[in-house]
Amino acid sequence: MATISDVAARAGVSTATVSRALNGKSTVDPALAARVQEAAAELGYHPNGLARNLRRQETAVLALIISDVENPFFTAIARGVEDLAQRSGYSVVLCNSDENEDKERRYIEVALQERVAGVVLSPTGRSTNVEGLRRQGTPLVAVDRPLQAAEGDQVLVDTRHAAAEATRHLLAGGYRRVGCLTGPPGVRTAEDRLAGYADVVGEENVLFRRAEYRAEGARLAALELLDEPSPPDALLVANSTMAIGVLEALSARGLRPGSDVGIVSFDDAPWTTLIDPPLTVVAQPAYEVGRVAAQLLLARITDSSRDTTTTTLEARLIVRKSSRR
Amino acid sequence: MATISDVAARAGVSTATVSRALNGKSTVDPALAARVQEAAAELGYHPNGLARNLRRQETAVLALIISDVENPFFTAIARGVEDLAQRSGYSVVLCNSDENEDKERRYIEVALQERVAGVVLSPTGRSTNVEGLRRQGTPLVAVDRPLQAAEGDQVLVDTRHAAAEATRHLLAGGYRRVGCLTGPPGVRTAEDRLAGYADVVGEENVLFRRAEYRAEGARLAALELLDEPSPPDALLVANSTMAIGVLEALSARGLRPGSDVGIVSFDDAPWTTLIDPPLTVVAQPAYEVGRVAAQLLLARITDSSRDTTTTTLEARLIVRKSSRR
DNA sequence: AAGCGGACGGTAAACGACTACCAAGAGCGC
DNA sequence: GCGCTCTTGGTAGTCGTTTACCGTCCGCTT
Repeated sequence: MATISDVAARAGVSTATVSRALNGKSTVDPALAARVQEAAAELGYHPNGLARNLRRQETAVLALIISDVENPFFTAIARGVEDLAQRSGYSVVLCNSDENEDKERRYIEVALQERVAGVVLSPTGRSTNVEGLRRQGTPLVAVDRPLQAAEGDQVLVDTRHAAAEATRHLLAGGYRRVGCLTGPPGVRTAEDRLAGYADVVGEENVLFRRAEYRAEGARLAALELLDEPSPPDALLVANSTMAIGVLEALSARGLRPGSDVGIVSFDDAPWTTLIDPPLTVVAQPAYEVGRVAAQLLLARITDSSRDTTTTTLEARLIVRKSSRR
Repeated sequence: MATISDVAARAGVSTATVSRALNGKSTVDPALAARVQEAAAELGYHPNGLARNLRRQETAVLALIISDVENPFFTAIARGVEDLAQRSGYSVVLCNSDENEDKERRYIEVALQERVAGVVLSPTGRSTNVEGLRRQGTPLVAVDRPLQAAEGDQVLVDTRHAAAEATRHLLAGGYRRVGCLTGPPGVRTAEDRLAGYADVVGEENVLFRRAEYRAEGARLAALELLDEPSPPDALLVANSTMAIGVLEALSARGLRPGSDVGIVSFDDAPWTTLIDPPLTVVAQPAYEVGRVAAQLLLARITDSSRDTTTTTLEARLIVRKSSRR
């Protein structure tokens, strides 16, 4: 594993010159520089990033900690973050916290120890520990879900409003008893979607179940709702992974989306237009969330004294046939 | 940003003692150790991983470089790698090369510079540059696609065989003219699936198109095939993202999967059972690929002299209704 | 010809942790 | 009381870079 001194020895110069020649910081005689380049190439020299970053006190790496790699919403965010970061010469490493607070803590710890330049985080839950980041002064942007103490920029989606709109849409379509399937307690997006729904149907008509943001739990929860004495004739579903479970449940009970049970789901997954009837969805601007988050993060990296901001993006209701009789 | 000397000063001991007390390597007087712990806690001390790794010459981080974060096949691999790595105390960072050789190169470079303990890579294409990794002696496991020179362990899926089986299944179902939609040239999985298909239909009956492993390209390619003078009455599709495009194309031409055009697609995406008719698929053991890859990588990290191995896992044909008339 | 300024490249000190080596002190047997 | 061992903790070197500082050399002006 070649080091800078090996290169220096081979080129017959000092390590300082090698560093200068390779980083082009200060002027080096072209002939000398060429000799250094050549020596480096011959040895297959790769600067040791650890040593470099240690010395420079900075890294060109951003960490993106998301709660579920298998959820298209989060991977779309990842794309957004990455596209923007790449353009500014930053690399992005993705960490999957899996909706698990321990894993999240571990990854925050890793980010802290590796001294990444900044962190984009979709907080798992209540007890998210960003204290360490704050103390170290590592810039942080929260996406999708807010942090309780506003200790950084945030990029959110106005999901409560969108849930309300979706519920109104179902009621306007002639459905009488709209139910809601939302995520686990304490997860802000789950609470917000439920709240938006409740805003419209009114407290006395609320009919809902909670489940993990996964298909299987949603399937069981949907079956429970359908087996109620007075079952819902329409459902608002809090994400596309859950929608899969819900559709399975409907099919198990011989019910058809739309004509029997109206369905609106969050997240415009690519398969939603393929099913029959196509799914009415609330499309969240996930890619845009990622882009904005990266922008804010980069801005804060260069100027840490900026005021912290909260950006709220709008979701968009896309009406298809699963919400019509 | 507290350093070890700050802690030492606060506890009134030397940095050596702090290091020992915090890492529990050598015996330290309990009372002293407690004082150190306390000082560290008060200062919110996080050891600088850069400095630590530089000294120790090792990192407990694995890099996983995949070609598409939005493809469920790769995210399932990621889960497998992560589950196993976590158990051994390693963290996994995910890098998205996006089927782009430049990005791939950059991320390999980052992995090299950050001196990660090992790399799991799904090589983008022909000119994948793993030379650097080899020179540095960084352990490497290739997944999904082989590396030309066998410079590391590999975990593959017997995709050619599976493609052949799927094609036979279509022919046995009464379809006469089976076409194939595969990935870009030079990508080994694309070539293998095409080859398995060709093995069965015979060179003279081969009818295929290539596209990026994305929905849109697949849609256009499928339309081309359907508009041929003598169009196929069945299609083998090389992944689930492409299947989305194919289904759109069928619907655009008013054709029904199964009865009009038989369809078998690679990858058992969660939505494949929701559509009508449910999609017949070749299920790849993606999670298992990730697990095995992580296992091999960890084994090689502890013993770099192991012989390199190639593991080939079997894919499984799941027959549903899109391949029956 | 002396003096001056600029360009170049070497020396050595950081960055922050770990650890080999050594010194001091305690406890013990003789 | 001497010397031995064992425990404990400090000193200082190391990992591989970057960079502040300084000396040297060259060419130019006055």
